[in-house]
Amino acid sequence: MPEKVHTYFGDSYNESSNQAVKAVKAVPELTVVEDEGRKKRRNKKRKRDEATEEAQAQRDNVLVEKPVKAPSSAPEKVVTVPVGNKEPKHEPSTDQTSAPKPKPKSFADTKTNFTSLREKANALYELRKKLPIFGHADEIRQRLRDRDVMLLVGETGSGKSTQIPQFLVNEFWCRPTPAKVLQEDGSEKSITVGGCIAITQPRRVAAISLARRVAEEMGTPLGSSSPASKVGYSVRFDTSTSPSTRVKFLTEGMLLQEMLHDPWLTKYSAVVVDEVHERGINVDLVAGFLRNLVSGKREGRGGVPLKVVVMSATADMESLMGFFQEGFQEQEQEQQQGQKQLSNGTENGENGENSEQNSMAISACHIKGRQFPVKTIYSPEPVHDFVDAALKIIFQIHYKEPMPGDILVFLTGQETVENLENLVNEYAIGMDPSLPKILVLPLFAALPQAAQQRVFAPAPPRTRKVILATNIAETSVTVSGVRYVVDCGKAKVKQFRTRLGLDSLLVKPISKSAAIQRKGRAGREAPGQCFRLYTEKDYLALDETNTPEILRCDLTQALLNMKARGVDDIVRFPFLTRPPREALEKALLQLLNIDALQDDGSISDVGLHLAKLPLSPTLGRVLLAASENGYDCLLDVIDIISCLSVENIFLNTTSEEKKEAAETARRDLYRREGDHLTMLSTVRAYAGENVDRKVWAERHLVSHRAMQSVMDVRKQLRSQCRSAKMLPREETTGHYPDPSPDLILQSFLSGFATNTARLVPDGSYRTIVGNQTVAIHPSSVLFGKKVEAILYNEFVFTNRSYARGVSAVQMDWVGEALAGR
DNA sequence: GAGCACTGC
Repeated sequence: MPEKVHTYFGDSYNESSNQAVKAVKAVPELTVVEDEGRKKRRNKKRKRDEATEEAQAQRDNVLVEKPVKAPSSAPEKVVTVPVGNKEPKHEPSTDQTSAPKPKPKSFADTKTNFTSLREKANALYELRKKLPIFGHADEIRQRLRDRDVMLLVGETGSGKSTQIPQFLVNEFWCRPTPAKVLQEDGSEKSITVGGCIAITQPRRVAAISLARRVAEEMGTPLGSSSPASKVGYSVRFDTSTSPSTRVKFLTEGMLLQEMLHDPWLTKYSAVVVDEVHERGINVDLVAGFLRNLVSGKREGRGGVPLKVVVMSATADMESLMGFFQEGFQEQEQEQQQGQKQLSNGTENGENGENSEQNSMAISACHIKGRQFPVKTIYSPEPVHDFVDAALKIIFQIHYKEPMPGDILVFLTGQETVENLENLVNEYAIGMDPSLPKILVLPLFAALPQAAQQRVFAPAPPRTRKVILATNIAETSVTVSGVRYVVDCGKAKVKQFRTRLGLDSLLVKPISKSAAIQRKGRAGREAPGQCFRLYTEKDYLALDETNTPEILRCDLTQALLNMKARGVDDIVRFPFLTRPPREALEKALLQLLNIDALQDDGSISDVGLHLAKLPLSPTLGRVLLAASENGYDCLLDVIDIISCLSVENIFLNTTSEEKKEAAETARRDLYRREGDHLTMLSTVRAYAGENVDRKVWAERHLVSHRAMQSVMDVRKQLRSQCRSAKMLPREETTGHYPDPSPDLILQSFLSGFATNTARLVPDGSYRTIVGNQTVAIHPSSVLFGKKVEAILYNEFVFTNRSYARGVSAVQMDWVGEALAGR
């Protein structure tokens, strides 16, 4: 039996060690009683002059001109300002070092100046030494010399993401190693295995900013800027590595994609999987593949071991420990069966010297983070309206607590954010003028980029920032200056319902781990307070961790990836969390329907092709179908698919006037065939705009940011189609013939034959498979229209069932598409 | 009459 070794560094983490202070005292100066008028105003759909991207941008320009604190750099990750070249924000530690540092310069300026890189790295070394993890470097190295798998709990601020790769990169096992592998024809081939460390991240911005930081610390140029660069990154649309890359940050999806081409990860000596606690579906796949890799015979690596480090911010490591142990146990059993008991197994003690046994054991470490203490204050009784409760607490904090100290409020969605924004602004008008001012800043993903940036500008003098955010602020964005967190305890969660084949977006209680994460946002720069708008009893009843995405999403793509990796028996795949059988079966059926699998369940040529496309299997299938309808059809379908695989390209129009303006501005873009052809005409018009695309987008109330992504995807898909000989080698430019709507929509039906509905006599639509009622989403150009049958991209449930991304089709096309399977 | 957050050679 492999021996489990627990090692705890520092104090163990304990959420309840923070003194819980109960009872929220009412603020005498403020009574929040809603009058009738206000209630009406809130209940009505907000009529406030809705800020368009243009208007927001104008506001921003004013604000952005204020001096932004010169950023120093951060030992631990992050800053994920979604745009621009912002450097990482302050961590507590950097405040204490007064060593004057040169302002970070772009590597373009310094790429030949290795002396200055070295000087900078030397300066940064002093900061690295102060990180909680730094003193454990030798221990961590020793553990990985003895064993192949290490689990590491590193709390926020421990420095794990930047330091672990640097601790390991010069280890003997991290050198490129010559090896011989058996080829399919039975001959041996000499290859080089290892030499590089991969560190996976759930988000692109994190991968890039970590790579930049680690390059600075190591005194090496970043990525492809120099052939001598030792640190690089790889994310979609942006890979920056050099022949000398030893440390590579990449997104989880990118590693999966690499594994399709190199199943044994022969480039790597180690894979570090970071942020496992977020439990995106890609992490589950990576973990399963890695377990098979480390506990198998390593034949594809010529026997060279692969070291695996799994890192998480929360202490739930037992399941991971069991997960990897199970793999080793299975391997052991196989070995014992195979070779009839080699020795009379002297059971290994804690410090057993049998190296074979040791490399199979798993080591676990716990590194205390560096956070300031945050006091938790629970609501004394259950809260019914968290918007009102948040309003009270915001003013309570503002009246009682000293400046500085901004307030971050976690809400569920755009609607609650905007409601509370109005309420706070109304109350702030009547505030005692001797008090500091309040600046309310909304923050959610659909907000135009420029408006998001306002959150990062420091507050004007004598002003307290109140940031009203969705859970975008939980992981993706770090706002400095926050000392007070108000947590409503809820979030909108997307859940795929297998039986109905539909996505639901519902407000649900968050997990304890998310609550702790939210609370932590108050203690990044100074001691803070976290006001939970729920009782302690409610808190204790929350789930420990977030529901893993693999239990909440459509598994079609995940299964296709597994099949393409040669996992034939899905039931035997080591799932970190096993999805219900029904969900797996549904996904398999879907893959059969689009010809991605052969009848015996093994992957088909179509499936192999689909797995390599950066698209969902259904959209990929549409692409292949379109390629059979000629180059022109394929080019048009690529434009549409590009729109469908990014966020909404049309800006929301909440007010009546804006809506009318949008109607007028977009009139020349709308197509009566539906949303698909409307997207096509939009891409064509945008791509054909040679003067100023940004201005064009603003004029048409089209999201410029979304269109930039569309163009990235379009370019990627076109280039992939050219490599696959589906398009001619040269980029076709210039004039395109008029599209053929019938051919385009028929191509879509070959992937989406089951996403169709027909008009029934009562005027509503019923799905053709399942006979469920579905309404056309109000954002569709077909909203309110009646046609024989519709094809839709998405079936979602919010307040009711909606079809999104809708086009009109003929019933006999649908019949043909369904019969064709 | 409506928009939680991520991500892909």
